[in-house]
Amino acid sequence: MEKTFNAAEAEGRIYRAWEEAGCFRAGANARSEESFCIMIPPPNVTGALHVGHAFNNTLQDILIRWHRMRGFDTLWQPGQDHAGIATQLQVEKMLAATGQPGRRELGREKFLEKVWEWKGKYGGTIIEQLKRLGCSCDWERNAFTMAGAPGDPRTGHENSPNFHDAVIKVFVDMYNKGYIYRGKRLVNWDPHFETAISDLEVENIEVQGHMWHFKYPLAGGETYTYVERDEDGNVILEEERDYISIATTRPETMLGDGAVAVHPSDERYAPIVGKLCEIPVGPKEHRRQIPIITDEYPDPNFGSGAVKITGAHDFNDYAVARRNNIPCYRLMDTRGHMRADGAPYAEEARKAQEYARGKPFTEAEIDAINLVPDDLRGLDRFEARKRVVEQITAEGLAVMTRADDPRLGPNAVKPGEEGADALVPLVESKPIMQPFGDRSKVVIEPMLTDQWFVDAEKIVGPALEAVRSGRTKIIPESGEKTYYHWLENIEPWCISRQLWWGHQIPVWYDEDGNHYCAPTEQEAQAMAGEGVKLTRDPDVLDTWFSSGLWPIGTLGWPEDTPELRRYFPTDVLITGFDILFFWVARMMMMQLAVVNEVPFHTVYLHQLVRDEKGKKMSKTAGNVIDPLEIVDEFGADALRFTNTAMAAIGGVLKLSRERITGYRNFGTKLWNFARFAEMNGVFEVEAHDIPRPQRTLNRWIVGETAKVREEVDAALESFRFNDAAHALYAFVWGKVCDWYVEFSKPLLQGEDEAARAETRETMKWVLDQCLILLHPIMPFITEEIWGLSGQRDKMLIHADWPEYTAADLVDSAADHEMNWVIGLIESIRSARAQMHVPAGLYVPLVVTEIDERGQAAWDRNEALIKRLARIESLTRVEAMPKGTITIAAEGATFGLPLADVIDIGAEKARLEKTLGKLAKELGGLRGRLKNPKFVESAPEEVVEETRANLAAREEEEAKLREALERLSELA
RNA sequence: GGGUGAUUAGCUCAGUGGUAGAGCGCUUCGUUCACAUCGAAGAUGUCGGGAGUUCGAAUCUCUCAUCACCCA
Repeated sequence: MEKTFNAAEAEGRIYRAWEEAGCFRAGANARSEESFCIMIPPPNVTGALHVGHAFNNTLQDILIRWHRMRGFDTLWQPGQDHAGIATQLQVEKMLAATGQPGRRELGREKFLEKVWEWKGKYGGTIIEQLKRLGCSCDWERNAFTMAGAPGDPRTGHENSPNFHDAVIKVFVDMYNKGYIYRGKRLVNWDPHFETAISDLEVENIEVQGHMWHFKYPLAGGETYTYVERDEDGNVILEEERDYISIATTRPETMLGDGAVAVHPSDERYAPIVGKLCEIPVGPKEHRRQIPIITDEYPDPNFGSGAVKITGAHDFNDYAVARRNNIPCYRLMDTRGHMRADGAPYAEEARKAQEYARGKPFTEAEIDAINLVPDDLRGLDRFEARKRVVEQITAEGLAVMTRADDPRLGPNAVKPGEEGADALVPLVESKPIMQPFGDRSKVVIEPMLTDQWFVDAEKIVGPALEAVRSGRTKIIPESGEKTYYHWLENIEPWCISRQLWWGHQIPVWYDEDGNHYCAPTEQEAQAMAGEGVKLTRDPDVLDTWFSSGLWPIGTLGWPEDTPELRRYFPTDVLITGFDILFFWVARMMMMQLAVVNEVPFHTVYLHQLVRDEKGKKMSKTAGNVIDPLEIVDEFGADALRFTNTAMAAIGGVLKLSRERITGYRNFGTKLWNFARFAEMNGVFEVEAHDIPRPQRTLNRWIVGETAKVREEVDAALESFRFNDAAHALYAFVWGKVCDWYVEFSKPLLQGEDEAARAETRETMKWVLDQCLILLHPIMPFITEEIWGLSGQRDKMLIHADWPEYTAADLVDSAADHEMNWVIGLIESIRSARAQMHVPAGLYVPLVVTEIDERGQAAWDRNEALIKRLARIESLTRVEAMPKGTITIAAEGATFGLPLADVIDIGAEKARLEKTLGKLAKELGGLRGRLKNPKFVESAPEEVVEETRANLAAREEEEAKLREALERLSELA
């Protein structure tokens, strides 16, 4: 074997060998009927592997490899998501960069051809990256959420079930069941992509913003007495006003105001409720008047207590408008520009005025009205905002304040400075929450549009019930709370998108606006009647609608495939906390609605992978760790082991290069254990079943192996991946390499032929067990060593996972003896180091008393102890010679006669320190045992354990005291 | 404002009522025939503060503080 494992050279070669042998295929290595299936959370077809994917897929691969080795009929189903917005964006960018005609120029059909072409070329990127990580997905089944859609050339997902048909069928079924409807509602509108997006795709970010305060004059020059009181009811301000003061962060939306609302209990405005006020923008001669109404929504303690109601451009306002039958005037077009359609402003304002005075209206009539003044039409919303502010201020309708008002923020003049008492418009500078599109990064505009919705309330019941009853379990448990909270307050799900790349909605309209929902145009035509002219709804479905069907869709539903019968419901879903709502909850709802079955029995949620300081990785922060660079530098196994060790349930995930280095070193350690085995003829031993050796050392390590096998299984059973990793790390490094290998040297290199043979056989088995148990976490290095270390029937990936137990294999006598030996060696080493005995020097050891068991242990392990503790000889003495360092062991008192080298002071200090520690422990133990209530109420084994512990500590203390006394005599 | 969670060694974090742990880092020593990507030895803790329940609390309860995330 080479000196170290060459990951860069070996990984590709090993992966190809697995693939060529069909090791990942569904059912490969199955020895039982029991199935185990994981659906990969489909990465975006535009995606590149990031640390989150690396983490997430490592855990999936561990579970998959573990089950496959255990003989389950295993399927890890891979695939990609068509990612509507992101893909459309990528392709548009590509068209622009290569000087090709843009999307609109090409038209829908040609553009979609380009998208398919792009998908064929780049869509497989992430698959290749997952392979570098070692993911053992059944790639021949690679699925795609747009498979089977018109124009699909079937590149990269040749065997994918027809997802398109499944999606269309579900839409039609849900429509027919009344779960899907079309309606005009306020949705989040992305002005960049010109499409509706879901509220989950909106990021609310706090930005530095402004709050303007304006006066809305009362109609007809009316006035009222405005009275402000403090908490005790004392009047602090009383003045005659002819206006009501309104604050807003979006002045351009004032053009669409339908009312001003105040809280019903707000006495300040009671005199003017029901009157009209004037919106202070637009041409003076056509100024619109709107009613002052009461509603529970305004907070009397916030701002002026009065809120303008712009139903078409704000979610809270929309609710108020609906409650009070206030018209919702749409002000913007799809690009977020002020509307330029409709009649001249004068005419539109007149119409609106009639509605404000009580004329009945319909939604369509209101939507047709364009209340943007002629001079603002066509402007970008932010430019319009600037103009509106200027116009109002110029007219003197801005609320004024002193120039040193701190609310002005950075624009305020310092108190006492020149101009501090001047009056300026009150424009508060304050942080405000602003919605941004998570893909486009532009400010999202609430917009009143026609969209398709899933009436989620109607299908949420079974999804809630499934988790409440435990049919599906969410790990960590806190995820269940979050799940309930969201589902219990679920909103209608807007599923239409104004995009081209996606599943086009299977609905056709006739010329009268009636619609027909059917899987095909022919069927829609049949519904509409012959000769009726139909046009298809141009919108496509939200990508999450199709990925909501991922579990059944990838298995071939609606066809009754063998895979569907065998692997559905699937077993575990491993995904990020952040898509609990986006995806997990929706899969639950949809699978239950469509096939009346939960999609999986366990959901494992994990946190975002962050940098070593706990910061989110982002390009702008420059702290992004590229998993592929890590794989290049340290090997995939090191990254995988790090991810596994980080994976505490619910834990924060902080990735650092230091940790990765540490686990790369662990791989090297394992490698060198194998090299040692090779050099000692272990590779030549034929692999055996569980060995039943005679020598204590070998019996001991067999038992230790059984213990760690149980630990690993228990940890993986309960998704404590970190515990599995730590147990194996401690076993391989701390037990096998630190002790077993060292102890084996005298046996392997000694004269006793039987001992040598037995040790070789045991070591072979131990090495194999290490490889098997580590394989799910570190597949490459283990497979490589497996191949190098002997003739094998099967590759390690298909080796049988062991089932032996500690109860069968642990020999408690061997266990006790080896712990005694290890303890003795550690004590001697510690004493030597503290006495500054040269490391290489062999020294004599004496013993005053030693019981039978101790003597037997010594006799059996003399060679090991002498070698590892650097002992020259053991002599029985009556009393410790002067200047001897005492080593207390169970059943024996040893001494290192170091008169020449001994530093009495140092030795005294050493003993006193140890005694100090002992005294503390003894105090605690005695205190507890002296307490009658402890003896009464604590479980018997705890009391027993405490007693035994006390006895052992007391024995040790006595020996050390004796030693200390002898030392004092000497001094 | 609502919700969820966190606070344990210098750092990063495990630890669901019974002797406070790991990795990294640090100090000292060491090129003995698997491994310097290594070995040996060592130091380091009012388990965020306070109160309570209990024979016994890092762990359960309450409270305060600080921080993080999600949703408004």
